[in-house]
Amino acid sequence: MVFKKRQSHGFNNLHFPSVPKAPRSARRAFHKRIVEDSQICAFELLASLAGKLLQESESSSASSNASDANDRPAISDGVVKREQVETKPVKTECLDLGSCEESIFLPDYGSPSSDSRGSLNEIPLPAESDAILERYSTVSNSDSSEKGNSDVKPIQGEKAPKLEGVPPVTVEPCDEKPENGVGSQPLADGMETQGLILDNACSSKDPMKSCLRNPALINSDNTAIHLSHGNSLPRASDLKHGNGVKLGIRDDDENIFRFNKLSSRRKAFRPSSRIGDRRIRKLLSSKYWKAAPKLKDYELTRPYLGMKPLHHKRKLSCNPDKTQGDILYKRRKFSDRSVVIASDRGFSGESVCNSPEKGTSGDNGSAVLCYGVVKLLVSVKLNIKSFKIPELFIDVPETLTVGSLKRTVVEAVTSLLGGGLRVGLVLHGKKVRDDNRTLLQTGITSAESLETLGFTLEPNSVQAPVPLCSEEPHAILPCETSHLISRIVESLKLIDSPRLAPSPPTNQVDYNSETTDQEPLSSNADIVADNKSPSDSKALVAVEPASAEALAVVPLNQKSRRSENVQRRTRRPFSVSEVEALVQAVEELGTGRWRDVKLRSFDNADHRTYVDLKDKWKTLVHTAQIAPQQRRGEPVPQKLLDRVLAAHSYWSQHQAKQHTKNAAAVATATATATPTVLQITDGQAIEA
DNA sequence: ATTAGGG
DNA sequence: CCCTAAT
Repeated sequence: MVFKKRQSHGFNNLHFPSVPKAPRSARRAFHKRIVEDSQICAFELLASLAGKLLQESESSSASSNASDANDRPAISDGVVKREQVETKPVKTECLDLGSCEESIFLPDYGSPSSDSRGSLNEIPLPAESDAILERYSTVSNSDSSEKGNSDVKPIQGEKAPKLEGVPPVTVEPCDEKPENGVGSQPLADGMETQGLILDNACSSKDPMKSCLRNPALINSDNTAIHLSHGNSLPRASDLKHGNGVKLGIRDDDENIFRFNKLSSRRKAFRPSSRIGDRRIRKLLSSKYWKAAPKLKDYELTRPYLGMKPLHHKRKLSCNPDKTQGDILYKRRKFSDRSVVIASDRGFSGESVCNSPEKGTSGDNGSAVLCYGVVKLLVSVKLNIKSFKIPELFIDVPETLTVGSLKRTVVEAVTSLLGGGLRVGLVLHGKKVRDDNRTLLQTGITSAESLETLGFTLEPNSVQAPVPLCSEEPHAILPCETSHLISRIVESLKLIDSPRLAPSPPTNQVDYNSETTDQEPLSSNADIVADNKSPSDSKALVAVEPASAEALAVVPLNQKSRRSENVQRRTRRPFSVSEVEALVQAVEELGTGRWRDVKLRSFDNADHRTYVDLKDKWKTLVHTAQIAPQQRRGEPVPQKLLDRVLAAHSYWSQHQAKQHTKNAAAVATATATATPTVLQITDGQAIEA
């Protein structure tokens, strides 16, 4: 509900799926907590903090860099420059759990969720009291960090949840003393710089790695999503994504969203692997993970974990233990992009907090501080009337019902969103790509400017099932995003913190949207406001400060959690054509050879597993046996249902010899069998 | 990896 | 669709 509501605000015109399967109570609690936190305010504190940050920004950056330098050799700016420009500079750093633990707060941002599978639904428009909070964090020396902690902590008033990696935001709007751009601007600059530095540090750990990353940067163009980084997903490059992508929707409903396929080619060689997608999505199977690791940039993870880089020989492998590091890193990057990840806490606890290095960010004795700065800007009221969505090409048969068409469109959109959503900003007809600029700097302040301001929805990543709502989606590397999300999800499962329940992105679409018109965004609620609504704005980040107990408990629910964190596949009703194909196949192959059926008629439908086909057949048989009035969903032609019954009956009696018959023979047999069976359905009798 | 069934 | 058990 919460999400839905939020979404409705943000994307009023589109009814995005929401409803994470995951524990809502947990999230709700979290939200609540966040609200409270954020309301505890202390602008003054923030202000001072900001000032401090500003002052220390350079030194901090330098120090952070220095501290990281050990593991991550600096790289020339040129190498990462593009990234810096095109992607959002790292805005937050939370390298040390210990420090984070104490210096965090909560964000009003939402966390994505993982929904991830979750959905990083939270749109990062942090804002409380009309103030735009820009989260930022820095890495500082131990002394500064300590100081920072002391300063910050008090503000919290309560134990700050440790959201490692979550953009630590200190939000304390109480008096709402608008600081206005004055203080914020400078601050922003400082941060920006720092952010860049940090980013560099991270991305440049290894020149090679950085280079690998660059491809993804293309993303900034907001068009395509390149899954093919390096060699990780070789075939991915073949896939087209983004705005320029034509989504071919076939009447048979197969593979509607090609872009969702990560490795169609691979599958071509290994048909069976296709089936594995499900598992991959679901459990982030090793297959997937194995590919991911190839992205060298993942290696960058280590530094942040305070661990030494793995040996080369391990670089391309996907060792379980490495995974966490990767996750952490990814998460971090993610958060850097201002997307809050629900699992932060979990990560912290497991990856960082429990680590031996806990409390210290390294051997050098420097502690990493994780804190946020609030930038207060004059609020900008935005009334988003609509979003432009990427071009969508839908090809459906004329016989398709209107309802089906609607559903098809919904599916298309859902799929798009499921792959990650990015919001583009267009001002005066020009895309605003610099995510680091403030609205003020961008010129989004006056009423007139707002009139020329537009938002666009763009597919962000290819297979990340997690809908992302990121403030700075552009910065997220598609590939990374999906991987990251996956990892996050995975880690969540492992960690299993009840509070972290990642909210799986819900793919459920409100098909009745047209009838349940959301209230138009009549209010002037600005985006920020929308996102901050108390109950909704807070993300799924967990919340209670992770206590030792909590951490200790984590592992226990591991398994159960795991399942809860897994997003349920999006429902994809079989189209009539699919049913037709299924019936055809079953008539010829029988009911016990689903794999063959799959290969025969659904080889290209990655989203249809043989289990799905089996299930569908099961339901078809049932459907055929009940009264038409009791049937739901898109009506299946009686003719097909008759065939279903005929085939079902036939194969029920010919289980043993299904293998010897060739297709033709079977077909014939089926045909002949039908009459003998003689089924009466819906008043229609099949002639014997 | 598949198949079969229950949920 | 999901989950499991049994192959």
